Amino acid sequence: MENLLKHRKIRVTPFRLEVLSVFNSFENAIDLGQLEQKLGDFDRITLYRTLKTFQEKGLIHEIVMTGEIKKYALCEDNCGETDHHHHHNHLHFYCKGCQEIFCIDLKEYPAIKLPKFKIDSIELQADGLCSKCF
Amino acid sequence: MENLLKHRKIRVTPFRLEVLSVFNSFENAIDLGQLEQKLGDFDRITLYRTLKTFQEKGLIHEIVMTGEIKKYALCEDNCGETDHHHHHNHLHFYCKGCQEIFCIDLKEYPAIKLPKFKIDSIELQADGLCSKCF
DNA sequence: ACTACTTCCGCAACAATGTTGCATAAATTA
DNA sequence: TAATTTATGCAACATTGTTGCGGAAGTAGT
Repeated sequence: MENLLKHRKIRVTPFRLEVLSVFNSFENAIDLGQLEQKLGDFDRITLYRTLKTFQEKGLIHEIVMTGEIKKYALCEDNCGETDHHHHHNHLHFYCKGCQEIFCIDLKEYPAIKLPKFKIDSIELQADGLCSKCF
Repeated sequence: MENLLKHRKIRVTPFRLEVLSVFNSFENAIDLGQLEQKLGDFDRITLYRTLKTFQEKGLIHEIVMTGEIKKYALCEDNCGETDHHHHHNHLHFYCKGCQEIFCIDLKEYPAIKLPKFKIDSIELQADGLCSKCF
């Protein structure tokens, strides 16, 4: 756990370890509410700053879906954080049944070409139902 | 202009016509700031409600990109508003140069299959540079 | 064009979410 | 362990969005 922070050049503090452990205790992306619920006693501002730091250092990424849905998920090791630019070739799937967001790795990422645009990165989002909610 | 509202079963009022005309005066998606700037004198709450109504009736759609970027754009006619579920097969492209968001129609929408998920809709977002900003 | 009905507007007050400044405390480096 | 850097926690503030409600305006029927 500590190494995970050190590896990303994030200073190790008790609170950060606690936040990280909450992330580890969930399988999928979590929102602020879930995070706050799991943290016993905490300072709201510190939490915001912690999340910001984690994002900047490439430990987590923010997932924003249309409809005011916003969650956070741990990044994979290969998710380079250089120049604040996360490359995950995975898709974010929102299940309308259980409201979970799944980060799904894709073998083949669709190749899109746009004549008049220089594409840096592509994000793919989908919604529907997960296997538990069929 | 009036017909555009009536067609979507939105009651015609001076303010709504004004908001609609602002949308028409821009080529691409616009944010709240741009909208407010163009509207001379207006009530903040009414504007929020107007945007909500326009969305619910399928006149505009909201575009949320990671990084707190949120804009609104007019829907195409074929963008069905049934069950609050917009189907546009277009991609949202964010230009890091001019900060514009372009709605780009795609001839071929990538076909994605996920073994354990039932997909209702897919959204595609990209960023990079537009032709003006190369 | 009058009436009845529905929806919208604008104000106030509130609620949620996120930020800044600053003094203190803790983590890292040497 | 001392020096340096960064994190924390508090207060205050800023932004963004919502709710309730009386009065105003749009719409439909006659």
